[in-house]
Amino acid sequence: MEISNEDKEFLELYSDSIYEKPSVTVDAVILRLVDKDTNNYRKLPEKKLQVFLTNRKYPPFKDKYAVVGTFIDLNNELAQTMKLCVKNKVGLDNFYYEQLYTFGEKQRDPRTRVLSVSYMLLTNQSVLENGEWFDIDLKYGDMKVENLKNGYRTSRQVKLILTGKDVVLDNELIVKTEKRGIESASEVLVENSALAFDHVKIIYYALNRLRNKLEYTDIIFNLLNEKFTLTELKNSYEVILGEKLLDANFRRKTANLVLPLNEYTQDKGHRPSQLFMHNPNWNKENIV
Amino acid sequence: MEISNEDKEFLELYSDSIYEKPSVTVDAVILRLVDKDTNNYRKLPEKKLQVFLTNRKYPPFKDKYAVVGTFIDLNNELAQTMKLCVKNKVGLDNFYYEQLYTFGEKQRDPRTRVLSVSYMLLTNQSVLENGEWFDIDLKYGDMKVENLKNGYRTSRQVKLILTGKDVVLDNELIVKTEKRGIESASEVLVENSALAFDHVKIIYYALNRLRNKLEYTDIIFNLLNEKFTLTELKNSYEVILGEKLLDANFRRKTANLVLPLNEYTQDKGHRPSQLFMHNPNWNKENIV
DNA sequence: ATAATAGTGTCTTTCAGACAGTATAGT
DNA sequence: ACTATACTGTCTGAAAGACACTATTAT
Repeated sequence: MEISNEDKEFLELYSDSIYEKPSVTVDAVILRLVDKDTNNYRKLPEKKLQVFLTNRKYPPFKDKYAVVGTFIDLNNELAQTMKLCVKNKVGLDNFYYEQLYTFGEKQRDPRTRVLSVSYMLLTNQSVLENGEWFDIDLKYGDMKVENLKNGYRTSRQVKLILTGKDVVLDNELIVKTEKRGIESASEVLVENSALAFDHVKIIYYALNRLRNKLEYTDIIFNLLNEKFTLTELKNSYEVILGEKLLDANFRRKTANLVLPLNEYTQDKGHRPSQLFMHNPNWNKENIV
Repeated sequence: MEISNEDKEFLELYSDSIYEKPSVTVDAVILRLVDKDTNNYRKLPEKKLQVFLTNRKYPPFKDKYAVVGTFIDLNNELAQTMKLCVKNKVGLDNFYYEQLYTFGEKQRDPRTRVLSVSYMLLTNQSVLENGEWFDIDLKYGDMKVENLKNGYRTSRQVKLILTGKDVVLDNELIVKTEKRGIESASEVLVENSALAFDHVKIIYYALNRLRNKLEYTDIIFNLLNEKFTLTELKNSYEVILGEKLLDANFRRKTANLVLPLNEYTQDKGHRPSQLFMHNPNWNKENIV
């Protein structure tokens, strides 16, 4: 006898569940910005974006690097579980976070069906345990455009190169878009991964989210120290956006985003620079 | 003896899982735009935004209206399960969708721990089964702003009134934001719900997502017929954004988004209007 | 003095906002 | 002729882009 959908929903009441349940993890893409080393006493250090990865001690993907995560605890909220995991595993306590996406492909974990509710975390702290910071280098290949009768199809290779103390992890994604009339679809395929699971994809999603949010939020200040120079702020934008900005225009645009302090940098081998802090009242009047 | 985190991960290999698993549903907020009735033969119909809800036949929340959804099938992809559910339950087959958010609050389902991976669906089809279209009226209360030493706190009531054939469902949400230095948090609280579970909140998320995406994508065409007038397009934007737009400016801004056809409306009691279709090549050169 | 960053001024272009004014079918 | 919508033209001001120019420190 077949069980109808309705009966199934009814039965759900009495048994805990007649449906099979998936395992669920929360995964945290922890990002920071840090100064590159510089040898010239005059030159300011450039910034680089980094992601925190841990080396897996057990299968599956033993010895591969992965984003920090844990199976969820049914007695705790999702975000709470993620926070505890990050605190316990890597010693990070206060940070900005937002939910990113829920990954659930059938084959993403070889053991069993595992969903991953992923989060993007931003910090300006450096010393984290049980893992390592990897420099992020995101390189876009050429976009191939194929014209269709009523739309187009694009495809582009994206390389995500993660450089650690003594490893370089090369990853390749293919990003496809298809547009036919109003129908549109886009997918991100993992072509080549040096990381565990589909974690390349999760990191890629986080980087996209961060870049998009830079444009219309003040999210960047979660990656900076409390006090910073405008050049530092500009470099931070540039590194994440992957493009150079014009100084005068940048200062105009960010004027309302920051508050000037009566402090200046010293001993830099060039003109001192005024320090600024985030303006917590930015956009207060514009909240929807 | 306590089991360390590492041992737990190791054990995970051998048992299916030593962790308890949550139930997981996929839920679909189906939205459409439809013409309001009009009596004046000259006047064009206004548009209204609607959401498709089903009446629950069994507990929990028996007789309450809910968004379409189902428990997931471990042998199927999440989106695939959602698509099948929507096809089987409401007879809708081709539609735009995107993942919205994963809701997982401990108490959101009285039976047991249930996560909801929610989706936003857009359609221009009308005849759906096993449920009813509800007119959406989203009313924002006044924003209360409380100034803090290094930031601010805002709070505002939002009313989501859903009007069906013979029911009106009143729902109230409180949207809170807090900003202290770089720390920021925002939460949406369900104050008063006439719907099942936390579905008010899910619908609210979908409406926000739709409104935000209107500004920088061509998502709106998923809600329109293939051919439309510019006034129709403008009305559609206005209904979703909740504000009036200026005609001349609107035509300028949307010029690249549409393609003119050699067809015109007839029998409208006023000057005929040129018909347009979506320009599938809009933004083709700007894809990142 | 020099190198390197810090910071200002301004011309141009682009685009959003506002609004007046013209055009046209159906009754 | 009248009504309601369709569509165009243009003035204004805000903001983005480009770039030249001045200022200031440690060595």
